[in-house]
Parts: sequence; C-alpha cells; structure tokens
Amino acid sequence: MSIYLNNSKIFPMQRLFPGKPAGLAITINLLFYVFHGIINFMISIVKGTKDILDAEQWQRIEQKALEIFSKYGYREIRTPVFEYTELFSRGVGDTTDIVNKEMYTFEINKHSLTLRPEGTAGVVRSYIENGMSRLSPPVKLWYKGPMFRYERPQAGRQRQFHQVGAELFGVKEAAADAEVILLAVNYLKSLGLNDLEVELNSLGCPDCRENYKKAIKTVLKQELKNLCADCQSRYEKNPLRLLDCKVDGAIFAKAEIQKVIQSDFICGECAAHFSEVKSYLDGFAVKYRRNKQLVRGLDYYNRTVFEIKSDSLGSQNAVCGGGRYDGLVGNLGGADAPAVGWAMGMERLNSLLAPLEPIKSDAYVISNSAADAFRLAEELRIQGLSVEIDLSGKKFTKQLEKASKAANFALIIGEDEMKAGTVSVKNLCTGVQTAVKRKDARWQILLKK
RNA sequence: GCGGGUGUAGCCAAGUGGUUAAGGCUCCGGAUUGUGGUUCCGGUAUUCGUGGGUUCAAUUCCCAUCACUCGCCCCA
Repeated sequence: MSIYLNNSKIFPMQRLFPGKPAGLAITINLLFYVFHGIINFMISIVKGTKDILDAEQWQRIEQKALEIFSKYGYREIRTPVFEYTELFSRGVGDTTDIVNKEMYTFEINKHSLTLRPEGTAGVVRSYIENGMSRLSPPVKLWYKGPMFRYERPQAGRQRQFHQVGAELFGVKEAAADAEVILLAVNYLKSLGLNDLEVELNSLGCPDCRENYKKAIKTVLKQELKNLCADCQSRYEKNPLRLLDCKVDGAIFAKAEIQKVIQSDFICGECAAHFSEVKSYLDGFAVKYRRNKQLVRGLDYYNRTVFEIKSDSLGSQNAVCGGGRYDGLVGNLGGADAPAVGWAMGMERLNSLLAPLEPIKSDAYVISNSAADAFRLAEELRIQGLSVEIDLSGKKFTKQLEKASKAANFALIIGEDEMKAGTVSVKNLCTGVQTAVKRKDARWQILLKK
C-alpha cells in the first residue's frame, strides 16, 4: 500500500521541528502515529474531483429530468459504474482519446475493468443483455450519474463528472432524431435555459463518411507538412476532426479546400433523412444552426450529430452533445438496431443556472424549555412542516436571532405561553405576532407557505 | 502530454527585506436574565502552501516542490 503525500498539511508535526529535514519530521510523525495514533492529518480531495455543496440545485436538475423525460415516455436506467474495458474500447472506439489515454482501468482477478468514461456504452450493453430489442420499439431510456476521465482538469472539465443522458432505440426515422433533440431543448427550457442554440450536422452513413474522409485527405495531401502537429496525427487517425482545428484556419480557408469541406458528400438517402430532421425542428421552432465543421469525437455516430453550446461556459462550451448511432448495438454484439441519444454535462448545466436562494424552514421554535420546543417541533414535522429548534441551550435573544436567519416564523413558548397553553406565532418578515391556542392551532394554515 | 497564472484565517483580501502580519464577511460571545434581522464592543493566523538557499534579518528576493487555476489537446 502506498501513501500519497499531496498536501503538506498532512504532517503538522513538521512544524514542531523547524529546520529539520522533511524526512526526519515524517519519520517522527509516523512513529508518533504508530505509538499514539492521535495525529489527525488532513487528507485532501483527489485532483479533478469536487464535493457537491449545492446539492439542492442538483436535486432540482435531477427532478426536472425525471419530470420532463417521463412526459416523453423515457424510463430511467441505472447501470454499473464500471464495466469490462472492452465494452468501451469497442463501443466508444479505440481511436478516441477517451479510450486511448483517459480511462481509469484496473485489473481484478485477471479481468480488465474500467470506470465508465461515458454513459451510452453501458446502456447499450444493458439493452442487448436484457433483450430489450424484443420490446416494442421505440425503447426509451434515460440515465444520470458519475463518469470518469483522466484529463487535465480545467473550467468545465473534471476527472469525475456527471452526465444526464437519453437514448432512443429501434427507430431509424428522422422523427426519432427530432424527438431526442426536442427532449434536450425542452429539458433545458424547464430549467430556465431558453436561448441556447443547437448546432446540427449530418455525418452521413458509413459509406458517405468514407468518401468524405477520402476527399478531405486528398485535397489536404500537399498541405500536410504545413499543418500543425495535432492535425498531422488527425490526418491519419480521424480526418473528420481536421475540420475542428483552430490553428490551421488559414489553410482551411483556401478556396479549393473550402470547396471540399462545404460540399455535401452525404448520399441521397442520408440527405433526405437530414432534411426531414430539420423540417421537424422548424416545425417545433427549435433554433438551430448548421455547422458543417461539427464532428463528434466518439466513433459511433452516423447521420445526425448535434451539440448545444453556451458562450458562458469558457472554452469547454458544450453543455450537450449527441447524435445517431445506428451501428453501435450491432457492434457490441446485439442484433442491429438504430439508435439516437445525447448526454449533458451536469456540472456545466449547473454552472449555467443562477444559484438558488438559501432555503428557510417554515418555523423555528423558541423556548427555554428544550424538551417543550422539541415536542412542538416534532408535532409540526409530523404535519409536514419544516421546523428547527435550538439544541445547545442558547439564550432567548440568540434563539430569535437564529430564527430570523433560518426560518419564516418564530414559535415562542415562554413561561407566559406555557401557563396560558398558547404559542406566540411571530412572522419574521413582517414582525407581526399573535398568540394562538396550542391545542387547536391549525399550523398548516398559520404557517402557510 | 504541452504552455501561462496564482498560493496570506472558513471566505474575500491589504501589505512590507527589520519591533506585536491591515481591513471586510462569516462564525462565537457580550451590550440586551422574553423579542430578532440595524447598531456598538470583544474573540478567532506563535505566522504568510511546503522544503531549501541568499542575508545580521525573509511572508517579501532566488531555487525546488506541491496544490489550485486558465488555455492547448479532447469532450459533456
């Protein structure tokens, strides 16, 4: 077992021995730890991971997902966080960076396992394994959960991050593409994100794609040596990604190259499918923009691909990405089935939303008799109200001060109230206070939200 | 994997080669032993991420290291 010393606070003892080499301090520390076991050293969070401290906002994001997806007939699926490595190398594609250098892979009992870097592969595996192809199509599934990629963290990019995604199986018609995009747009709208623009493209079928790749490679052949290092490797690995380059803009701007880029290599059938998708979106007034440069990084996409971007996200500007992947189910060993889907980054989604106001309780019970406050609070909690009390014997004014910060109403049970069998109900916004008979008080109405 | 920036309290931060390291917010306590969110007073850094070097003297200058952060790449 190895111990990673990534935070100097781990060894507070070092401070007691200034000027001594770190090694000595560490040794003394460890001895101390072994013999006394009382050193409380600080262990920091793992790089690229985050504690979620605004869980209420996340709950809202998840609740809206459930609400909207249900309307469209999507059912939630929960698949394991790790799978056999091969699922991803075959599914996501072994030319991708995700598979090549970003996976958390480990070996257990001679099996190579990997923490999922994305959600689709696992869902497809489950679709196949559980015989969902036997269900009457479409089969509509959604998921949410943590994903893992070993990348350099930066704004909008973590090593453990969360995605919410939707997948639709069994329909090859353009209506499915349109529904899935509409679902994403409406989900974002339900969270108050109304004017994000959809970027749309079609990669065509595998045949179109091959032709397109060839054409791009041909026209760029004599420019190859002038391209940046990244593009040189993309030229071989994944020529479509060349179109994404931000460095070699000047080269790509050349007329004969633009001609190839702008030309439609997609076949008649693919073109028809694409224009049908677009007319559906027009019909639902979904704002979109054709982006011929849009190429999804995962290998499994064909025909429709799309992204939803925001300027306020920094350089990691896509909040949602997806498309059609008709070959994946067959590729992973199932009977061929068409499919479309997308995923959203929940951290990115969260960063687009305005922070939530702090939540106040309905009431705060103030009393010098803790037991009595406790009793009333429990009574109201059973009635469905949120109620707090002082647990540490604070004085009356301190209790009231606390109440004014944490709750909408103060319920005061002092000696006078005790004698009279009443509770003073104070509206902490208006300052208005009234006494009510404790026995027949209708709390739900008195503390009406 | 490559390049830039930053590290002073729970948070935001000023600061200087030299006796006790500003200030603000939060928190805790008091003024106020039954009436708050306003105000006033008090309290919280044996030390400036860590280690080393230069110096009579380092939070300040230098080196290393670690962490964070932004960008490339890639992607949600």
